[in-house]
Amino acid sequence: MRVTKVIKQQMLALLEETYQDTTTALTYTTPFELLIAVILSAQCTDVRVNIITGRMFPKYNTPEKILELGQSGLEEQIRDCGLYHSKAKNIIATCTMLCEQYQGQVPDSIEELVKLPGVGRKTANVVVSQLFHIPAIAVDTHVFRVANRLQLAKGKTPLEVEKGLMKAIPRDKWSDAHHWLIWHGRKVCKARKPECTACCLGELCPSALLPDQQHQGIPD
DNA sequence: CTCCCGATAT
DNA sequence: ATATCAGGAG
Repeated sequence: MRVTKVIKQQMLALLEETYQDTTTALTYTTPFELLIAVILSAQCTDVRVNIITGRMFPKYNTPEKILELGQSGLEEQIRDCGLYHSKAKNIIATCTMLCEQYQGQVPDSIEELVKLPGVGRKTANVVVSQLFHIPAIAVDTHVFRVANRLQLAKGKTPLEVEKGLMKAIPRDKWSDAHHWLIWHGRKVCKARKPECTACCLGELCPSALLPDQQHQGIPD
């Protein structure tokens, strides 16, 4: 069945009502801490990132202090979150750039942020949205999956989905909607076993599984 | 497209 | 055993 604009608006209204109090799950106290936490979050749960940053940030929470750790020292700190060699290399290169070109400050535009090693469009969108209150929709694995399943936006790449969502959602709710979709993806519309019977969208979802289908295939 | 990668859920 | 987790670089 075809998902009309009205259906999309109804689904968004229900998501807003259900997830109105959600925000980032990453713990941070400064712009730099958020930037590092988001870089670490690639292919890793936010829970594990918080464990790592919780023991690292009290001692190492500025570009200068991270650089003092060195490659192997940083790897030791972040090893548990996976992809640790690349992440450590990128974070060190990013800290060097922040010190040499940005006076140790986190840049406030997507164009500048994506110049930093380890920072792609998704991370840049999270940072500008969360730190500088610029409307943006960061498309991570959850947003990508949920947007396609609900057919709020269809696309084969994160950028295609981002553009589709920006058309379907009013600009002043872009940043909030990003969080609605993330939390829905984490708690209900999960990758392996979506809990369609517990979903606030009910029949509105074009991919909804019937109760007797819940145990089998994923509708992607 | 492949590669990077440990921890967790299923 | 295998899929998945706030992706990005080559």
